[in-house]
Amino acid sequence: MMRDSRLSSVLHGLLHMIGAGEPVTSEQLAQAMATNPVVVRRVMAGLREQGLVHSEKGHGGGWTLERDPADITLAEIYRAVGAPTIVAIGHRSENPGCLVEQAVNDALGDTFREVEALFLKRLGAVTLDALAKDFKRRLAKHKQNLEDQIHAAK
Amino acid sequence: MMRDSRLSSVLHGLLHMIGAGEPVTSEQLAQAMATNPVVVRRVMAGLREQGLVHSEKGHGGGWTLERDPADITLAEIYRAVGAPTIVAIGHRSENPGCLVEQAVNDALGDTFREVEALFLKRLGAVTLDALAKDFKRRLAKHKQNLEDQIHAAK
DNA sequence: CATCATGTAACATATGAAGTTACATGATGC
DNA sequence: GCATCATGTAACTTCATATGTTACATGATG
Repeated sequence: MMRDSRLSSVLHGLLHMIGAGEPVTSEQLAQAMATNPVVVRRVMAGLREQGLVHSEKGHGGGWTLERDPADITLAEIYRAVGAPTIVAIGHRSENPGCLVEQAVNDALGDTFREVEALFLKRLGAVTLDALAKDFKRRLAKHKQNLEDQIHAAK
Repeated sequence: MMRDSRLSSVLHGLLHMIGAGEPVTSEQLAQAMATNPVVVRRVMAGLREQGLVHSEKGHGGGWTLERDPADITLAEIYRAVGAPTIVAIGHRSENPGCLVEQAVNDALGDTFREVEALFLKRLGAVTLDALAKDFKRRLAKHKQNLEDQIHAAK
């Protein structure tokens, strides 16, 4: 099954925006996200509607973060990109009259709901800021590794 | 997103088989599952490979359950139908060199794995027999309701 | 007013589940 | 033996949907 990567994609873009400090164009984001500017605008439009980001036209325009990253959870971002289907497995039909179907749907349906709840709970526990800090840690470690290699080569 | 309904579908078929007591043809199962005989064979083939069901050709042939329903969990059936993707949300790319991507994938990846583990755990806790008994309870209750209606109408 | 950037519609592509057709294989009953 | 029934499977079509692309309108900047 083709998996929806809008959340992953937009997070990538947001981290870039946090690091930038000035408006980032769709063109730049598209390059960072390895996609097309139109796709960027499409997915970012959802975030703008929720007041998470702001867009500006013309020279010096582009996308900026509208709220404090420490107050934005991944769950909120997930909803902003359209709250795509979480569980890729489903019923053959909803609202079935068949008793067999009801038994099956009940057994699976409870599991689906539980799984979705866990997913949202986990996303709700991570802020954009936490993600950005994690990235910075990786960056610092990466630089350290490079330096270590240089020293070792001396 | 179009959700994979093979698990739901095959459970429906298996409950029918349990009730039957004799080989059930793909044609009959297709009718019960509101689909096509070829689709039934396709999905049942996975169960046969795992030794869960048996198929017989010719007159009086069809599908029979090969193992005790009390020993078959929904998790096993899920794997037998090909272990389709559980989480409909994914990464833009696997094995990225980009550090931003790594941070994002790590944060989401942990959640995905947790969610999938919960899904399998829940399915592993339900046996086919439990599902069949649940159905029988519904059936009994349904019959009772019908009788009550008849008595009330007298 | 030329340029830059977003906004959006319309269309194209890709993937994968599900449905369908066609024919081969094998078992049963007469 | 052979007609019939049922599975086995390949090949194709259909459908939904995320993603990619093209084209053009709108609005801001210098």
